[in-house]
Amino acid sequence: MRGAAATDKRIEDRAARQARIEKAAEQVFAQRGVWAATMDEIGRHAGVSKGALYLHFESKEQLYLMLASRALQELIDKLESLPAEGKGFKRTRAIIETYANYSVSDPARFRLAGAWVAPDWQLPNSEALAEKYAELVRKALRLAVEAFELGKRDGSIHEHLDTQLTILQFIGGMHGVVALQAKVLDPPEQAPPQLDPQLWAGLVKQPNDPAPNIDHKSIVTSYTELMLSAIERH
Amino acid sequence: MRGAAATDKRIEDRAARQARIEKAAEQVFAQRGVWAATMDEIGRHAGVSKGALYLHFESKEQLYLMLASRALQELIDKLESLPAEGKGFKRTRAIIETYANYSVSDPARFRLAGAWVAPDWQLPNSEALAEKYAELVRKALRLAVEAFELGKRDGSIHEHLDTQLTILQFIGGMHGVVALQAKVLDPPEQAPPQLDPQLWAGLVKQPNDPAPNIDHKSIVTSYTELMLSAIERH
Amino acid sequence: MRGAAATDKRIEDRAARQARIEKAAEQVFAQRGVWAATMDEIGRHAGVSKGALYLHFESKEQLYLMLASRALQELIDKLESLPAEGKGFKRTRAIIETYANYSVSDPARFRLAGAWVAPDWQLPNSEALAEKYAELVRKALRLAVEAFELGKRDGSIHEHLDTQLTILQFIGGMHGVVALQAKVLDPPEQAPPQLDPQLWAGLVKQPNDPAPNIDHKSIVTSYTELMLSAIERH
Amino acid sequence: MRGAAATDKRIEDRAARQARIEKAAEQVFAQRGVWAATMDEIGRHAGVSKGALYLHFESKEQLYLMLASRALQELIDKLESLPAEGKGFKRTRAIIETYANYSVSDPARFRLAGAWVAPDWQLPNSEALAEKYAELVRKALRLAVEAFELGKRDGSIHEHLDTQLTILQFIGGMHGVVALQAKVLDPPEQAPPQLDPQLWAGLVKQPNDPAPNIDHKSIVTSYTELMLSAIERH
DNA sequence: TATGAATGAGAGTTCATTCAT
DNA sequence: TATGAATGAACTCTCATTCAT
Repeated sequence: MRGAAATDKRIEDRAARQARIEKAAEQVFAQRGVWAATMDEIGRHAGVSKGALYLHFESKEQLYLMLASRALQELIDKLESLPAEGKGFKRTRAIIETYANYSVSDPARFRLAGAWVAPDWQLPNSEALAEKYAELVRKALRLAVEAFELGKRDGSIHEHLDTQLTILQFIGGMHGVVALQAKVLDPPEQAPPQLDPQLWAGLVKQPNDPAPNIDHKSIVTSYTELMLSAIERH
Repeated sequence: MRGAAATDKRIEDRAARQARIEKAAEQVFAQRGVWAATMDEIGRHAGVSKGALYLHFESKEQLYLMLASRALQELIDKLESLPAEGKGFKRTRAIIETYANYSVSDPARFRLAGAWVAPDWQLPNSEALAEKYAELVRKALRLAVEAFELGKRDGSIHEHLDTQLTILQFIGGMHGVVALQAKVLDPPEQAPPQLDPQLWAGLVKQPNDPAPNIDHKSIVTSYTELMLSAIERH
Repeated sequence: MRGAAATDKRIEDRAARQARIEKAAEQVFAQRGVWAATMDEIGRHAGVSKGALYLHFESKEQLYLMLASRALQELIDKLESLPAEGKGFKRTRAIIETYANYSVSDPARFRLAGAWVAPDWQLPNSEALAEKYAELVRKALRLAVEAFELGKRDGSIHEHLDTQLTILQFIGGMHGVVALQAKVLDPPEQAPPQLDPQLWAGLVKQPNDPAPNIDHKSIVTSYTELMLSAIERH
Repeated sequence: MRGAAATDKRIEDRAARQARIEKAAEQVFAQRGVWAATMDEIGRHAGVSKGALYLHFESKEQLYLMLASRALQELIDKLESLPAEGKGFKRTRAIIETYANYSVSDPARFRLAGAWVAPDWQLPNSEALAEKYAELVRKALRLAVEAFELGKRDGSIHEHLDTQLTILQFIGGMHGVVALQAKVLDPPEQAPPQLDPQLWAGLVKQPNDPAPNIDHKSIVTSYTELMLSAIERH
């Protein structure tokens, strides 16, 4: 049984190493963006050699796609574990809040999950992984669509709203908000603070104003409230 | 007068060619993003050689910044020509609709105007043009902030909304919507239609459904309505 | 005769323009070096368009070669107008001093005349002009050789000195001195003063030392004296 | 210990390859000059790809500067190992001969060491390596200055000679001689022999003359003698 | 003839990917 | 299996030369 144990050990090592790479890649992709991220930097963050990356992933694109798929799968898992009860609006609210919580608790993965929305990247042709990722996108959309449609049927959501339109708006909007928030609230350290919170705050600062109340959580949750208040039918 | 005429002619040519380059660059930047766009491709789209680009612009970055500044200036011009009358909500609505109309009538320029929101790009240090662009950003924000604050004071906008937060949400959200819309409705020709409208529509298609009602204008204007309905105080 | 007059006029214009270009090119070549000099800058200095340069010279290389030839011809003219009298040493001295005076009164042309010595440039293949220039080089050398050989024969120059060797040394040495002097005494304005006269002077500065006594003329003439004192036979 | 051995081995490989690149670069820089030398050609000479050069050096400029510094340091090491004894003239002679020997035994490095004299190159701003190189230049000059000044004080060198002037002359002159010698005696293989020894010899060839006696060593050492004989005070 | 915009080859540099060890 | 040096294609930018006007 030594052989098997050794194999297990090796497999575990391999899995652990792959996990380390993935974690490092998530951080680097989130910090620098897909284009500016280099395999070198990912390897350095993961504490492995550049070459080792290719023992786990075929290419930079595949690595990105795998992370995107994993993140989206994680989100879908959360969505699928929601209780299938209550009216459509309540379910929609649960979905949207899950979405929002994910963007708050792990912005890097949230952005990866939405790789298909990213304006600076396109799904590559003819890749099995790309097709798998696309399927996940459809799955996530389907869940939202179903809850929304239910809401329209059971009267908890305004009937006149177009399902596709509204979901598209919500997803695009949420990603836009998260992206902008990342730029304004967490500028990379190298960046000059030309548009930093101080400047921005200066525009609206009133005497006696409390400190600005913007953080990751508040911007996302209040955006969620804004959207939800607009679709709910009383 | 031949000299003057010839000069005029040449200037006109130069301006025309520069316009052609700018138009091509707008398209390429919008379609591929700043990173993936190459000077070669911009030149090819404009029908000029790569070298010719450098007769009009100092660098790729400067070209991008110039287009961004011009687009944002264009938007600001529209905003400044709005009548300074009515309550805060009305003014805010006018601003948001102007924003939305711009994103519909010229999505490429709209995305350029929001270069500072783009996740894959940062304002360069110590460039006169960058500072000019940053100033335009602040100007655009200031206009929105003033109308919004007025609305909170005159009772036409919910007092409890945070000005900074809401504007940030609106801008980020709008850019996210436009970006997603560009991917779903106008995929670049080379891309496979893995997430195209057909697929998407398939997800929600009900028997007897009318044709899907999604186009540039409807997605943006209905998003605007959603946002506006959420901030208005009756 | 109007045709002829007009032609004359035009020829004169052409000659004047060519002279202006040559003068500008001399300055630019001297200031920037052959490699860093651009046709654009030469044109700008001459007040003509870049294209006009090609109406007078086939190429940058040809322009350079023509200036080199002209400068060397000018030097040869001076050498040939020296009185053919006196002993070999006296004639050699006259030649060397002519050389030295030229390097002082017109360093730019002096350096051009010695294009064949320049370490960063090579005579091009198969060009009529290159052959003409090479012929001038030989002519200039021949004049020096003849005087030197005469000196050895008439006892005014040390017999044991090798003619070729010594002349080569003198020419190379003089160009080296002029080049270094140009760097240390006349650094281009953009250059940082890392090795400027102050620093250099600091190395040897004694209290009460008079101001450093280095200028174009003194460095060259004293170098000449050094060389001459070494070859003269008393 | 295999790890250590492997590391040692790899380090040795790296060092060996870097040495090969440096050697190739020295030759290419010496033969073509800084400007005409291309990274491509350096790579080709070293038998490595262009990209590999950047694994060892940050840029072309840094490579040049590093070679220059190394060469100058090598020369300084030789100068500093000279015995600090005897009169000023003797010490000056030792220094000058060391200088001369270096130029004979390794002309390429000698020219690199004198990068600051090269007419087609300037020390870059704000580079640590540039400052280090500048410091080496000052150090080398200081050694010469001290010996020369000592000679003037102890009566072994003509008092009336200006220290700065004479050293400048010697250094510039030596570089000029070496440069010219490289062109006349070692023309690059591609160059046509328009000014080769045969032609040159033809100019002074007398019947019964022995074969011309010009080689690297003789031209440099006899130049040294010339200079030394001019400064010595009996 | 003069212009200067346009060209395009080629420079330095970067980085995803490969491969000898 | 892991390394990291090596590769080479691709990028941005420059500039000698050409050519329509």
